[in-house]
Amino acid sequence: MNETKKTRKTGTEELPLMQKIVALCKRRGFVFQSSEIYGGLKSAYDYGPLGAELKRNIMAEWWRTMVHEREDVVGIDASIIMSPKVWEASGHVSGFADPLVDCLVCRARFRADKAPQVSPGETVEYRKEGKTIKGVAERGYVCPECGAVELSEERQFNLMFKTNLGPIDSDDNTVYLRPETAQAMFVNFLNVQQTYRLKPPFGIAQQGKSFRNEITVEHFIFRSCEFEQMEMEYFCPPEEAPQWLDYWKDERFDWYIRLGVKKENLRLRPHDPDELAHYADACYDIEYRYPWGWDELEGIANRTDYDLAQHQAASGKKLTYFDPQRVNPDTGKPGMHYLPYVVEPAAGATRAVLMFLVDAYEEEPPSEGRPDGRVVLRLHPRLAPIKVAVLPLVKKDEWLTGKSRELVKAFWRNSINAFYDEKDAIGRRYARQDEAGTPFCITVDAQTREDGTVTLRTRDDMQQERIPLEDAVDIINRKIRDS
RNA sequence: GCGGGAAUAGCUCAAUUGGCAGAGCAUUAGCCUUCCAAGCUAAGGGUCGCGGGUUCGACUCCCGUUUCCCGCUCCA
Repeated sequence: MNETKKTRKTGTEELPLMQKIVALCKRRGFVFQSSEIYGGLKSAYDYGPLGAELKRNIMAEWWRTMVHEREDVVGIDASIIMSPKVWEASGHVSGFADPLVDCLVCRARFRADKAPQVSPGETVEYRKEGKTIKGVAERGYVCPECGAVELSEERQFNLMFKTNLGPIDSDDNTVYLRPETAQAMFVNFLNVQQTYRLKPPFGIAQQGKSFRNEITVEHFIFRSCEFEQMEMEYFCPPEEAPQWLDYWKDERFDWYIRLGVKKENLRLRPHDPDELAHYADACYDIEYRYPWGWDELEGIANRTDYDLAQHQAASGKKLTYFDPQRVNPDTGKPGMHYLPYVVEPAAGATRAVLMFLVDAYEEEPPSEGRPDGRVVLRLHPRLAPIKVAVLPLVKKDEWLTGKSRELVKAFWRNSINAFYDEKDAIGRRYARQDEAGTPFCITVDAQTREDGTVTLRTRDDMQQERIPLEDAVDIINRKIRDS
């Protein structure tokens, strides 16, 4: 050991985990602040080269397991802008526009419709600056925290993004950006069922962007106004809904485990009855232990027939499924129309990006040969932005660089995202890939010329083995597939 | 929306009382025939978040604003 060797001083050791991850995202090109050169835009983020790959891989993996590997689920890709009638029927137009009020005494913010009601004009007592004073409640309600009557104006918070369809701004062409992808699947329920000849239980899946004017945005990409969802609506006979809720909560939980998320950082939490959404009669949250604590990752809800019933009533179009084999209890004969119940696993894709990054992030202490330790993203190989880096041991040897570039192209031809790097010492190149989450590195060296083997180096244990160059694509392919 | 903190090179951070803007790492180009961030040489990179004000002079003081973080609040 050479004790004069300098230890890198990055200062990152003292930073909280979230700050380190945000810094890594910026430094390595996972996530940037939107419109950064103009000072940024609140709650908007751009995915850089590595982040775009990671997000695509997460979403592709979801699609593969939720749609391609099942007979009972099909996918759609609907328009983000839908008829405003959809959002009136779903309850989003009214439910998203709550009048909010700020208390001028204690600074609390509350919903006017949920505040303690009093008679308008009634004189009430409340505490202000340590003294009890009296005031006239002109509004018909008082502050739920301190009882004060000194209140701000009622302000409408339209949680849906509003825009105009057509070049002229006017009230009669107002449309909304969808606040969830789910409604497109309810509205298309019969289209999909009939054209694909599906019989309940079956599911319709969709991925895509949704938009909500969140009152508070927080925790980097965790809660932002523009976000991406991975939702599936599973239509089933009403009496089967509880069992499918049970099935999907386990299925979704296991999906994360299979992709390498640490079990101790995940939990399933059933909703209390009083926190259920208006459309749901049971719900589980899959929660993750983020750096700021347990918080939501995915919700699996029994939405009952609420949405189909709402759209059926509002549109006047029958949305029932006709089951010719089911015996109608009223007539005693086969053949029955019914509105299916819906079980919905609704995952946040952008939220999942953050979760996988947090879960994969690890700092290893300094060791012999690695005086600075290392930062490694232990991303599942299927999710890793770059699957394999190909490194000629020596840059100046054209035979090595030529062989390496050939191998990179062989990976590309097999749909494996490979990366070529000839810069700097080999250890530094390994370290760069560790930080990007690349699970495998292949190094071509002088021995390759003699016996046709290369070094396969694994990210997680840093072990090396010699493998035949000609088998490299097959071996990496198998490692990704079987992991 | 409220309260608190922050913003200086790509990253992490310095800059005395208001007096010519710096370091480490990173980047680029070389040297080194190199399996875990080695070493050496050189170079590029900044309207100090943005806009005003005070001042002979502002990264520094004041006001506004944007963004981020923490805590409330909110979360159909």
